[in-house]
Amino acid sequence: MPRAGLTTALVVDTAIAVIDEQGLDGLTLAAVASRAGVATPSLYKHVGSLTELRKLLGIRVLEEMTAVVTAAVLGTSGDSAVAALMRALREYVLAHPARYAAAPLDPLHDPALAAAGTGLLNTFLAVLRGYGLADSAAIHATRRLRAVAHGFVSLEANGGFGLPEDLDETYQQLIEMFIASLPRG
Amino acid sequence: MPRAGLTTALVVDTAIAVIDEQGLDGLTLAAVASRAGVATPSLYKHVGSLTELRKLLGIRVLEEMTAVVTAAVLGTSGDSAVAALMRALREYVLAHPARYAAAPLDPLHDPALAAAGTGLLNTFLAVLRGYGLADSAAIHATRRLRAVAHGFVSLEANGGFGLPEDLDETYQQLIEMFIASLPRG
DNA sequence: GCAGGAAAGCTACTAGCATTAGCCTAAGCG
DNA sequence: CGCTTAGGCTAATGCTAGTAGCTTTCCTGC
Repeated sequence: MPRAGLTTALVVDTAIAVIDEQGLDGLTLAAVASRAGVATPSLYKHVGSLTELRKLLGIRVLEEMTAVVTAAVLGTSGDSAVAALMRALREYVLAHPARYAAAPLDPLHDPALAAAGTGLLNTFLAVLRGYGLADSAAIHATRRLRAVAHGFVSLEANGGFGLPEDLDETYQQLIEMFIASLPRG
Repeated sequence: MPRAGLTTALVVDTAIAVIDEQGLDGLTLAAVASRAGVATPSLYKHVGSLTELRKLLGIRVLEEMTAVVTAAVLGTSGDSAVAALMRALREYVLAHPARYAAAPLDPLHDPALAAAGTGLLNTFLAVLRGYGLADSAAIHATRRLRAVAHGFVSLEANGGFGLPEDLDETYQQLIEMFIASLPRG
């Protein structure tokens, strides 16, 4: 019996493939093991538990989101950076809804996730730099941005908008609404 | 052996008690049965499956939210109605986070949930009546309202705001931001 | 080139879950 | 007072996560 050559990173890769195909609820160790061509208990050589796998998946997704969003705002600033960030986030979620669902909402409360969460947070804060916000005001603005983007995007990804009106238009209005809430420079 | 006297509604009541205590993930038929003082298979006399119980729970929560939110906006209109609706929703979610998590995001896509979802939707629409929005604009405004409120409230309920800044202040800013996006009359 | 040990796989097992089948009896109704 | 129905039960299946302990591959040191 030749060795499968798994690593923790490969198990996470496999988990991503599983949720992309079957949704977050389809994430079972049995599904991951089967796709990796291995018996279920063998996964325990690489991840401690299903809970830990979910955490690693969350880290991976946060890092991927940070990379995507950071790339989208490079070379822009001010209102166009805000718009670019929001649009990039929405595109990511539409392309990979299950991955977004796997991202923890409270990464800062878990030491293992805090670094990845801080990375994404910093990108949000960086985009709002230049509006002359004091420390506390910048935090509130970041929260508003996150609430608006997360609210729309999670509803859209879950089929939450039942009526036929154009969703691009709604999101555009949200972007403008948020930008209007920022101080004019 | 005396009869327990269960009904479908009582099973849903019990399910609510279970998630209030153990969170949405703690909702198992075993937990519901144990709390109802009954063996697990007995529940099948009243609900068809765990999936159906989740649906009934979703309906119950949507109805409860509709009642709470409707009561909060009675006798108000315009900006103060919007603010009252948003504050009432937040209070409900903070008081019963697991119930809110049990509410489906896409009720309109399931015939069994559509009526309950429409009820809540109508309250949102009613609050925005009086701003002189055309049909389509009213839909977009309702979506903005829902996205803002759901975004903040789901993040807050899940511990998503890690920093010590005052959350009441952030929410107040969101209310003002949304109101500012409505046409002045 | 070859031991030897760590790491990676395996099978076998336990316990908890949803669900089904089929039995038994309590409660209402003639 | 008996019959029927419906609400409870036990027993059993199959899937899940997780544990124990065995085997084998592969890398490292010599």
